[in-house]
Amino acid sequence: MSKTKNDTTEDQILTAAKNVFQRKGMDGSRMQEIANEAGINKALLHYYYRSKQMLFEAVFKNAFSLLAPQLNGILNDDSSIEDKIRNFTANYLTFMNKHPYLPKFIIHEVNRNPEFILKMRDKTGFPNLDKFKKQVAAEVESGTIKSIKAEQLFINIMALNIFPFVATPLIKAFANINDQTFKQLMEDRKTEVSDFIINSIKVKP
Amino acid sequence: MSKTKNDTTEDQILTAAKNVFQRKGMDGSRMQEIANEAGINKALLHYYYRSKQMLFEAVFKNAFSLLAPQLNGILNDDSSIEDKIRNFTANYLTFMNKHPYLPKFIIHEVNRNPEFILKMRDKTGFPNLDKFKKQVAAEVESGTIKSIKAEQLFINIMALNIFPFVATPLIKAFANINDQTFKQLMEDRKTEVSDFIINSIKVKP
DNA sequence: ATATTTGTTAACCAAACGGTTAAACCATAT
DNA sequence: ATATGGTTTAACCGTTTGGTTAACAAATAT
Repeated sequence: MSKTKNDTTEDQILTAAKNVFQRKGMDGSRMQEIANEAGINKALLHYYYRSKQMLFEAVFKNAFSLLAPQLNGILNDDSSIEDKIRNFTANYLTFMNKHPYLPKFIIHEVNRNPEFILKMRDKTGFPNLDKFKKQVAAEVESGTIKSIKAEQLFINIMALNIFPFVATPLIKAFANINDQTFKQLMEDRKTEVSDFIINSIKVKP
Repeated sequence: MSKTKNDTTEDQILTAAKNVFQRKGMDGSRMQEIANEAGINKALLHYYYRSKQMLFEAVFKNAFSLLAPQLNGILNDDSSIEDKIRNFTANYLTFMNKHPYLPKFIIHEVNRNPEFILKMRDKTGFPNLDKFKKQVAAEVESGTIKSIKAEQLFINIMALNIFPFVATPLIKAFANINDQTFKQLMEDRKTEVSDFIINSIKVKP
């Protein structure tokens, strides 16, 4: 049974580390637990990745490089603001189903160590608002959408899409709903959220 | 120099524990660091609160009991939906300036241990959507606001207000802005957010 | 075939951790 | 003055933790 690609020990470790780190965070994770999840000896973790910190950074960079394209989709493509919002909102749920712990993980770790994001900043593909700002200004100018700052619109889009997946247990408790009802609510948000945003900013004839 | 109220050792410990736990989370906090911040011996922590877990729960319950009234304000008072949204949005920033780590802290810890919120549930004052649901349904019926589920509106209000304070470092990095610009953006959101929501749901004549 | 490099493990280590203990301190009552 | 009971501390303890070591196994090169 030879090891195919993405089944090397190094990848097994990275996958196990991803699972543990994203569930429990850097501080709550134990090297032994990662080794167990990977089904290998703890010393092997240090053989491939020198320290807990370095293994963590590998996981974090991977996670971040998954999120960045999602945001760049809304910031740097050429469709209209309205289309961008509809697309992003519709796609985000699918993305969340694939990576349920990702936003919580990134947000918590970036709060824990804000300097950490500076390391990402230089990399190509780091989300940037420049193009989006021009586009919003242009559509405000042309009268397609109401006056709004691009930064505020961007924050609102992120908030409405991401927040429910970060605060899931709170929302479930307050709304007093079970897993299935929550899932249905999120499914509804695929259109609910984009309608909500567009309703607010679109100029009606 | 006698100890006035709220300056007892027990309170000093609770304050120190709040500072450390809310900054670093349960897993990232050390009893020694809390003792240092309180300026006392580590054994005293165990004298007043038996264990790290119990000290943490005291801090968490305190934090939660600060957040709950904020939410109940929007759920259980008698003003119109529009007034509630404007009030909540305007007040939330002031609340955040007083307790900058609170939402991050609660969200992260509730995610770490979702069963934890069940302990809070029974308590009086636990936020509940029942009244808000009726009110939204009534205003939809009467034609004041467009058709929307109370749960979705509640999620949207929470998301737009809370998210920026949970994802601050990310937003700053993406928008490429400094502390002062960010603070100004948040200040603007006092009216920006309520306008945004009301614009979306209000039926215009 | 055999030497050499690469991968893997059990056993180990020092530091850090949450928690305990026993003695000292200090205000107050007797 | 001194006994009392709550408060505070330094020193200590057992366990857990990230990390290392030295030996072993399995490929790979010669």
